[in-house]
Amino acid sequence: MKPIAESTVRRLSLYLRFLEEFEAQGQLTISSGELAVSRGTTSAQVRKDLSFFGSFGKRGLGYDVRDLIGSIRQILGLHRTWSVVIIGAGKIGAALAQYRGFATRGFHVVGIYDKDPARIGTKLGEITVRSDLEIERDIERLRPQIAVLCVPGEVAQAVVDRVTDAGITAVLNFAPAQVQVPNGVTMRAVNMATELEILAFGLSHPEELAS
Amino acid sequence: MKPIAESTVRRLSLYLRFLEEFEAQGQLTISSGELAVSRGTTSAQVRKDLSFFGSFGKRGLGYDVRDLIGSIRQILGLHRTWSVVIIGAGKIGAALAQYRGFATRGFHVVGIYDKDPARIGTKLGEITVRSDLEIERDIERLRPQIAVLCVPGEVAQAVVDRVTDAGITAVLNFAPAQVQVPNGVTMRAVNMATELEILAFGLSHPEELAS
DNA sequence: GATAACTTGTGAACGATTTCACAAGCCCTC
DNA sequence: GAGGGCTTGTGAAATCGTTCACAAGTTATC
Ligand SMILES: NC(=O)c1ccc[n+]([C@@H]2O[C@H](COP(=O)([O-])OP(=O)(O)OC[C@H]3O[C@@H](n4cnc5c(N)ncnc54)[C@H](O)[C@@H]3O)[C@@H](O)[C@H]2O)c1
Ligand SMILES: NC(=O)c1ccc[n+]([C@@H]2O[C@H](COP(=O)([O-])OP(=O)(O)OC[C@H]3O[C@@H](n4cnc5c(N)ncnc54)[C@H](O)[C@@H]3O)[C@@H](O)[C@H]2O)c1
Repeated sequence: MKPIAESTVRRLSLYLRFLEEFEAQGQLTISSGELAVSRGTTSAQVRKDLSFFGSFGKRGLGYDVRDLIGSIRQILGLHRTWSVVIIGAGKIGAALAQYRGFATRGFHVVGIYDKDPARIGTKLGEITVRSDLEIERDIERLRPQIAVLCVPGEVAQAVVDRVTDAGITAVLNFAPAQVQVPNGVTMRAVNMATELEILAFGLSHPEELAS
Repeated sequence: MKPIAESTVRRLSLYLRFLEEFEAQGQLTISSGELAVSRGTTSAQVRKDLSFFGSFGKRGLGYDVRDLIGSIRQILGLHRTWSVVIIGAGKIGAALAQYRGFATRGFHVVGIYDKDPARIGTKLGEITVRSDLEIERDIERLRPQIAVLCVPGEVAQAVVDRVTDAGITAVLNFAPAQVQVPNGVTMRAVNMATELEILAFGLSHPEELAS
């Protein structure tokens, strides 16, 4: 299979969200055009995105909503559950640990860790904060695939080294720090300050930011 | 000026972060190559990004760290402060309201609003949660430029309509909902479930996600 | 002031992604 | 079962973003 652009995967995730809304409204079938206008893209883009993975529609009719939901889930790897550990039970870590939007998509938070004794033992929704000393043991025991990093930037690299050594193969990093991961580990960074800065750029340069 | 790609703006924000670290370490001058390796890009990319806005370096020598920080701040619109309101004082809104990474970059949270009476009057760090009924009056009085949306997806569109009607011109949306904004308003969405799903795709299809 | 060692700024080449455009397929009606 | 009206799937074209490659400028050294 040829390499898939990240932009394609991101759109598939959005299509899935929309399809679920259409399904909830009882719509049985949908055309690439309907799927496109709801999101800000074109029908050709929708069809091209799907075409990388196969042929899911019926010419003249469109896509069966329920089938396409199943197909996109399969493509994205959401037909199974994924286990997630959160490192850092501060403000953002606590918010994420209690975020229901993860569980409903098959991402189960199996552990949250902090090194501050005041936080260890605290309950966040269903789950209890554990000591960071237990990170390695728990990762080896529970075999989570994904680590979400919510620690201060200064310790981000050290923490990533620990979790990847213990067997984590994907990292979502909220710390505003550039961290290196070993080969075979995927990493994504969410930098909220950067998002605000892109807005500020747009406000400062009307009409100049390619949308 | 020709339209600037979002990828360029995003990298400028990262260059700025790195330059600040280099400045803190007392480094006076830096080459495009040094700036590139720290981040995962190339020296040509760094120079090209900067070249859209002018010429900031000295051939043979590189860039003056302090000057370049000033230039990038100017480009991004960070030479001034921006006022931000947060709508929704739930878990994520509360975390963002207390996030110091915004203030240090010139984004001042001037108000946070909720419609839940139990939350109104609560203190989050320096700032007190106010009633959502005061959103319009405050926006007209304080003239913030940016609204950060931390409300449930079902009400996101209604809230965006309210804040843009009141004069907000940029929106950062954390709700997993596709919302429409009027012409002249910029919007960005941060969708954490999508980020996890991109990781899941990568885990499910090793070697197939173009990096 | 000539030479060497660097580094920038930038057209041009390249590669990737999006858009276009249309043949092929499906459903419905007559 | 033929025709009309839709819609998909996909090569080809167009657009957009990144990388290459090099002339030109700077500093240091002799
Ligand atoms: N608060 C936000 O809204 C927000 C937004 C974007 C990014 N971030 C980033 O997310 C990170 C966390 O932010 P926060 O606001 O939650 O900060 P916080 O101080 O509330 O939480 C950080 C937590 O990490 C813990 N910690 C420190 N070192 C650790 C270690 N080695 N192992 C385990 N836990 C450790 C601390 O004890 C603390 O509880 C920071 O890098 C911040 O820049 C925060
Ligand atoms: N918690 C997370 O980590 C997280 C992560 C990503 C995205 N999100 C999204 O962010 C949004 C908020 O999530 P949360 O976890 O903070 O939920 P939450 O329920 O803790 O907070 C939502 C808050 O919005 C308030 N609200 C509802 N309607 C309002 C209105 N019309 N005006 C003002 N306030 C109103 C509610 O009273 C509540 O306090 C949701 O859309 C969620 O999907 C949350």
